[in-house]
This record gives sequence, structure tokens and C-alpha cells, in this order.
Amino acid sequence: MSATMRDVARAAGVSVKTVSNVVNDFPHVAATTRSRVLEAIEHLGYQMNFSARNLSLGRTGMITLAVPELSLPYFAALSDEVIDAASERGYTVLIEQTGGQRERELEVLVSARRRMTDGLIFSPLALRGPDAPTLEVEFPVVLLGERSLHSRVPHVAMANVDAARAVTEHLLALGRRRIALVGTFDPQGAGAGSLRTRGFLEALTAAGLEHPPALVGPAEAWTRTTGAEAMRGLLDGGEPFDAVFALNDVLALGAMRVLYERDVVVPDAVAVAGFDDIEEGRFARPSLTTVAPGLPQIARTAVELLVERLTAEAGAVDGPGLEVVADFTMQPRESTLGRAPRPSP
Amino acid sequence: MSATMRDVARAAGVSVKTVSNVVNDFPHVAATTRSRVLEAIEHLGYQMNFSARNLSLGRTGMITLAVPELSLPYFAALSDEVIDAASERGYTVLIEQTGGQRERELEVLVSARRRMTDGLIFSPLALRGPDAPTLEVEFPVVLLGERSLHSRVPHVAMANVDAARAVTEHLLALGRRRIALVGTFDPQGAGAGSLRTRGFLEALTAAGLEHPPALVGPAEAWTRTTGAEAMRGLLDGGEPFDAVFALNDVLALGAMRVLYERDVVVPDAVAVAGFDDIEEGRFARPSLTTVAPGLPQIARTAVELLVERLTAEAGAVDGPGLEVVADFTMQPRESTLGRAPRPSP
DNA sequence: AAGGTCGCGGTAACCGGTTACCTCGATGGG
DNA sequence: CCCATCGAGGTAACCGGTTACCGCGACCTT
Repeated sequence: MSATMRDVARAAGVSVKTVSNVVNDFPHVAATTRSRVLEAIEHLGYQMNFSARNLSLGRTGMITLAVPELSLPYFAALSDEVIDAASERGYTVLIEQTGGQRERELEVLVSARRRMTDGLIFSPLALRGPDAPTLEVEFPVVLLGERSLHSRVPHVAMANVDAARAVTEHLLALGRRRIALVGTFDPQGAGAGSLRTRGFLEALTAAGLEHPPALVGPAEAWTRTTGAEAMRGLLDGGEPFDAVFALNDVLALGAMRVLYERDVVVPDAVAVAGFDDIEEGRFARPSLTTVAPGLPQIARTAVELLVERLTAEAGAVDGPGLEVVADFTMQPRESTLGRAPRPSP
Repeated sequence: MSATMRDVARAAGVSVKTVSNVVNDFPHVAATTRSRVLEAIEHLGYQMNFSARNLSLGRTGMITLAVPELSLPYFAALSDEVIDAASERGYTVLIEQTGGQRERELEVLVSARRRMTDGLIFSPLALRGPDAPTLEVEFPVVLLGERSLHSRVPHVAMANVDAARAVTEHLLALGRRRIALVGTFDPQGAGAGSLRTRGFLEALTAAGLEHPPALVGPAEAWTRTTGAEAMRGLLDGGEPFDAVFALNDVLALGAMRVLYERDVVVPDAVAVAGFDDIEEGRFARPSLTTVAPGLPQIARTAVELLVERLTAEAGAVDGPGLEVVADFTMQPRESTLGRAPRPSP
């Protein structure tokens, strides 16, 4: 079908080695030879066969990014950033959707598809401590999430506890005292939700407050729909509250929608805060107070760490469970502060 | 490093052909032989080398999906669906972001990275009629968009004109007469925006109305931010309007945000409608009237058409510029209808 | 002028699968 | 009882790159 390196070599009157030297920008090629080869390539419309190169080199130049679901804005934004960062380093990204299901998350680690790539950036949702040994695989892995899941694999983490505490302190500083939590209440776990819940409880405790169990709107999956359901449950439960901390932004947006439907004014009656700083929140009505977890930094760091391991000399030993924690930034907006006063014209 | 097929063959006391027969589920393998091979595979922890298989087969089992940007909700949802549909057919998806820039869109067609995959599902934004010849490539391509761009490549299109006419008719039926357009006004072009604009103008014309040029809020890129800017321009322009048709949902959401900031009540003073039916619109305040372009159908059809071409016998000639148009559905919501009356308890 | 060095490029083995072609033994029909 | 047929599995060429190793001429050194 299409031309091979041998064809090019023949056409240019050189050997395949020389052609290879040219296409790979090797130094020792005479200028005249180089141009002769390039001309032959142009003439024949030669395109390198990547499967052959990959087989020869023993690597593919691709990495897998495993996320729960692309239609969740946070993961779409994450993928966007990872693709760009990887692209800058010459890597191509293959996205795997796990749906946040434990079974599918485990499969990502062993699937045939994974073997087409050199390494894995993994954002697990359902994996628990006991699954840690499964992460002991023979290819480089970088985890997005806390080290608590596994101590020997590099992690890029958010400051979940600190950021959640900051958000909660923000609500407390505004005088809110009965803060409902939207999301799974599981302060003992190791996932992002558990850590954010811990930060939330820490802030309450520091303020001398307790958290009544009735002020939890449970949401297993983190979507707008489950956020809405959780809020309906809270409102129907009858326990009064003057603020809501949702474990992420889509939950918060789902909750805000229900508050609107039930004529509960935000933030006058109930202040709402989320987590993630997805763009949607900036344009919501009211705009959503949240915390930016440093997504660009997270994506770039993850790619850097992975590429570092991919290109490491055989002798290079990776450090003892490296963990990078990204910087976070509070984003106070209308859903807690209220609407900015309109300048009178 | 890791075991090869030859190692497995040796361990099982058979030939590589037999191992290959086993792993590929060939029929003529005796049960005892099969189990012996499987045992050896298990024992050695054998994993197939995909680069070698790909080289041998001349295909990779991967397809490229080229979209403008993953952080745009519509394309995130599209990617989600395409990945799942491809996965069901045994294909892996590699996502390429073009940023909607013509240069990068053209590069997708020739880039080294593309050559790692067997085919391309392409959602171009900036390509124009003159670029059509570039689409004449030697690998299968399925375009998302109208056939107008190129007649010999299969297309999966939305009913852009009809759907936009339907949305506009909906606004007209509600008594709105001065409808602003948010997005690029270019009824002559071939892109989605132009087609939607045509449908919009058709509906106006049919109602005996003209469209004053002042009622255009231009937005080159289709994002919340540009939608907001366009709306500011419209409001500052002073030309009164009682409705807005935004060429897609994120534009509409950006516009609604500005209407809120300027104390313009939606839909009482201005009704707003979008296009795409992204989930965000269902949870917006007010919820966004829009039209669902049949995204799942589009994604599945595109994958089907591409896979069909990838697996086609050499003799199979593809039809003369196949075009599939997905079904659309109006989604009237609060941004045009107003808030549903609360049932009194 | 002989030997050394360096730049340039050729030859062929190798990466790890797939598969055309072939062999061999068992079964069955005449 | 012999040969045709068929199922099972072996052998080796091939996919198209990379690269270790080697040869050769030109220029430099002393």
C-alpha cells in the first residue's frame, strides 16, 4: 500500500539507516544526503508506520487517563488540561471512562486496552484501601487523589481537608450556624468526599459547633441530579438549615436548582458553597461560591510525574511515595455573599 | 522483560501458532491443548504486545475523535458517547483537541498522531468549503456536520435548519416579535452557526418579520464568556428586543447571566432559547429552552459508519456521500415559558 | 607517508506478533 | 486394507521500523 522506509531509501539511493537518521533528526547526515532523502519522502508521500516504530522501541508514546465520566465538568476540564500538557511533551492521551464503578476501575489496571499505552494517570472514585495491592503494576502509574489510598505510588492531591475547612469557615464567618452537607457523609473514608467532610467537621468543631446527622443530604454519585435529590430530602426532612456545603460544584448546582424550585432564596435564607470551581458555577444564578483546587497545576504535575517515570533511566529509583498537593483558592461569590449592589447609573 | 508468545509456546510444549490460535479463539484447538496453553499463559503472566499485533495486522483498533475542546459541555458529552459506542465495537478512542482553529483542524488530518489510529471522526468548526480537498485522505473519515462541507465523505448531521426554525417558531408562538440572535451572523456559510441562522431567518420570514441587523450579538467562539459579551453588546446597543435565540446553549447561559446582572427578567422581559440541550441548561435558573439535536444517535451513527468503513471488504465501495441527519426534539422550559405555577400545599 | 580520527552511511539482526503453507495422524469410505 | 479427507499444530516468512556493528574515505598529525 503506502511507501516504506526501504522504498524511500531506494528512491534516494541511500540505506534505510540514513533514512531513519533523517526522519529522526540524527546529527551525522550530510546536508546534500538529507535533502535527497527528504525529496524522496515528499515524492513518495512516505508516512512512518507507528506500529512498527512502537514495536521496535518498546514504547508507544501514549498514556491512558482514566476518569469516571467525561460529561462531568470537572473531569472534562481535567482531561482538557491533561491532553494539552501531554501533547506538549510529545505524548498522546487515551481516555478511559470508568463510570466511577469499582469493577471498571480495577479493570483499567489490567485491560488489554491499557497495554497499548506506556503509563496511566488514574483518578479512581470507588477504589478503597484494600484495593491498594492492585495498584502494584509493572508500568508507571500516577494517582490523582490522596496518598492514603496507596503509599508507594506517586499521588497528585488536592488540599481537600484544608480547602473544605476554608469553605466552611467562610460560611461560619458569614454567621451561618446550621450548615447542611450534600454528598455522602463518611468522615472515616479515604476518598475526596471523606476528606472534604473531615475539613468541614474540623471547621465546625473549631467553632464549637456540632453537626446534627439530620443535616446530611446523601448523594452517592456526584451529579446535578443527585444533588437535587439530596436537597429535596433535606427540605422534606424539616430540620432547618441556613447554609449548604456541597462536596462538589455539580451537587451544589443541583441543590441550588431545588432551592429555587422551593422558593428558598439563596443566599438570604440559605447560603450555598461547592467545591471544584467549574466554569458553570461562575455563570450560575446566583454565581456559586466554591474553592478552586488548582486544576491546571494538578494536570501538569501528573503528566510531569508520569513522563519523568517513563523516561527514567533504568537505575532511577522513584522516591518513597511522592505526594504533591496542589494549592487551592477560595472563590467567594453570590451564593454566599449575595448580589453585588448595582451601581446607580 | 515480559514473556512473549514464544515463551508461552515453549512452556506449554506447543508452537507459537497454537498459542496464537488459543488467544484468538480459533476453532481448531483441542481442549487439552487449549488448557495447557492457558495454564502456561497464567503461569508466565503473559500479556500480548499490542504494537507487534498492530504491526502484523496493519491496524490498531483505535480511532481518533477530533473536537474543538473538551471543556465545552456539548463536546464532552459527545466524547462520552463516542467512547462508549466505540468501546462496544472493540475500538479505543483517542481524542484530539483542535481549539476550533483552522490550522489545527487541518493538522489533524495529517499529523503523526493521527497515523496511530485507523480512522477519524471529525467535528470541524473552522474548515470552510475551500478546505474540502484536504479531506480527501486515504483513511476512513466520518464528519460531524452538514454535507455542504464536502460531498464525498460520510456525514452525520444535525437538523440544524429545521431545529433552529422550530425554536424560533416557538418564540414567535409566544408572541415575541423582536428576537435577538447571539452568535456569529453568517447566513451564507456552511457551518452549524450559519445553518441555524438560516432556520432562524426562515421562521421570521414565514411570520412576515424582518431581522434588524442591530439585533445581532456577535460571538466568534461559542462559550459562556462570549455569550455574555454578546449580550452586553446587545443591551448597550439600545435596540429593544423581547427574545434571544442563542446559537448554542453555552452562549445562551452566558447571555442569561448578563440579563440577570442587568435586572432583565427572563422570560418576562426577554425570553431565551438555546441549542444543544446540555444538562447544565436543565438546572439553570431559569431552566433553558433548547432543542436536543439527538446526540446519542449522532455519536452511535458516526461510530457505526466509521467502523463499517474500517471493516469493509476491499471491494466495498462507499456510497455517494452518505449523509445521516439525526432527529431533534424541542425542549421548552422556563426561559421561554416562565416558571411552572407552584402547587399550593 | 603511515597511522589515527572522525563523519557518513551500509548490512543485517531484532522487536513480537500473524499466517500461508505444510506435515502428520486419525478417521472413514470403497 | 488402502487411500482420501480432515483436524491439529509446526515452520518460517513477513509486517516496517530501530540500531549494533562495521567499512570506507578524507583530513589531520607527527
